[in-house]
Amino acid sequence: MTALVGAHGQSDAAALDASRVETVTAGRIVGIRNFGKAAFFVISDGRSRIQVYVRHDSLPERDYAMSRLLDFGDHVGVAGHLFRTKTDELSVWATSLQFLAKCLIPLPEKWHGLQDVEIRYRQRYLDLIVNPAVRQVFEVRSRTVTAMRDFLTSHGFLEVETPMMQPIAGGALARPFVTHHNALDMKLFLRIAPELYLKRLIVGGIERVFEINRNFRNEGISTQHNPEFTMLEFYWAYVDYQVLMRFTEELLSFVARAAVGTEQVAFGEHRIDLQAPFRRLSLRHAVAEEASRRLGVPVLVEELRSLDSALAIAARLGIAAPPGAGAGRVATDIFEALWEDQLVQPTFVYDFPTEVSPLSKQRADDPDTVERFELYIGGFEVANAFSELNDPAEQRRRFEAQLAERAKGDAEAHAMDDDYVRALEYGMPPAGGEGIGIDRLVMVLTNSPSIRDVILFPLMRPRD
RNA sequence: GGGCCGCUAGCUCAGUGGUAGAGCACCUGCCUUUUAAGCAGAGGGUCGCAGGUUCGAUCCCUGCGCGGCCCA
Repeated sequence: MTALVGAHGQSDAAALDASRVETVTAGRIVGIRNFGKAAFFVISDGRSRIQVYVRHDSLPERDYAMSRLLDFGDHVGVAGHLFRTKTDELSVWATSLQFLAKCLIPLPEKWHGLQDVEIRYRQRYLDLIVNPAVRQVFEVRSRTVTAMRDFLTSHGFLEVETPMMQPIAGGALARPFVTHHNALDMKLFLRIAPELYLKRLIVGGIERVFEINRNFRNEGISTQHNPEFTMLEFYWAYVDYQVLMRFTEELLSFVARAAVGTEQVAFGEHRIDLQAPFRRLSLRHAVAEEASRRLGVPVLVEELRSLDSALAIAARLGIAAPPGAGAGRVATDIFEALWEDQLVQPTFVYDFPTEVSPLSKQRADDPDTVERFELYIGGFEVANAFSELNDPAEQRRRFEAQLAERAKGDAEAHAMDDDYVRALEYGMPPAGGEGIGIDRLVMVLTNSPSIRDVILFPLMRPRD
């Protein structure tokens, strides 16, 4: 039907009468306007709609009789020729009708549609039938993923698949879901990230590699968090995080143009511009600047580097630091509290504290800071990237520091992965790596306020 | 986990301490170019669930369930 409407949507009445286009199409009935011995049905394929004109004197008696029994939601096939009505509506003048499927349950009412978000998420099929904008969101989502794949493969990246079920859940700071393999009688974790496997492939000589797939994190649900979500992760040998910033700008411009046809998108009250260059903010400098403004006294970057003064600044700002946090964690928490919602236009926040970045390479001039950035858009984190730590001895020390955090009660601290350290011992070239949250990017591109609007079947608590 | 809000017909929503309402949908009748088609008529309810207060609760109170928003 979409092809039919595409081919003839612009033809005027005279052209249609002259060419006499005979056609066959089918769809779900989304509109009925009934007359005595005639009727108009609007049928839809989910993307396009076309009107069907049914009249007693143009149809076999059986087809006409059947047409009187049709309801909203039924599927019908129709054959006839195209024409335009008095009111210029493109229509099929039906010469035969075929009943295809019955809609037994009444559809939601036609001009308010289905509003109840709970039913929309639980019964997405109904949402898709009734709310055409929903279909649009998922078409943008599909084009977004396709564009990313095209962009990366055209830059020489190889797409791979790495384990979703892992004996050690690594590559991120998050709590995993746990499952069990019966035959091997072993505990397995649903992955929280593919990172450590993809970097093993860098060690193995695949210099440009990426994966687009699901991650699973056992955490709360919110407008920005679903327990399973989709990430692009890519790793690139012989580049650093500075190269990745520029590459990210190019990638997002390309994806936006491919998915929605523009780099300027509406997002709530805002208009977001995805054209390069993006704003760049150094994390500790940004914290010092905003803390100074809010407290009315100068706050120095150096004060964020010692635990006592960092905690004092947090306390004055009314920000609680988790027990056991070091200065780096406190600075990062202050950053999120002060800045996150303000970062609506694309912004790279760079130079994170080493303490909160166990897989990132330190700056040569400052071991307390790593070559890492996060990209914020729309007030939330969309991407996270860094120059990869490739020193096995330092990596082991970082893991041990994480184990100490875990011992202190941080359930999200990273686990030890001896095989990963061994892989680094074989020599990993310097590399940059990045993760981009597909769901959140699609939220930006589709002006969706909740991650559930861009996931077809978001997790819901079962009802009875 | 905490706070606030919501849950009434298939859908979208009104409403009141005293027999439950509208529009659309569904059903019946009329209508052969309509666009939320029109006109006339009929049916449709465990007012989320369970307790409590009351002569009487959909309404007030408590608990629970599911959802939403904000916070952690």
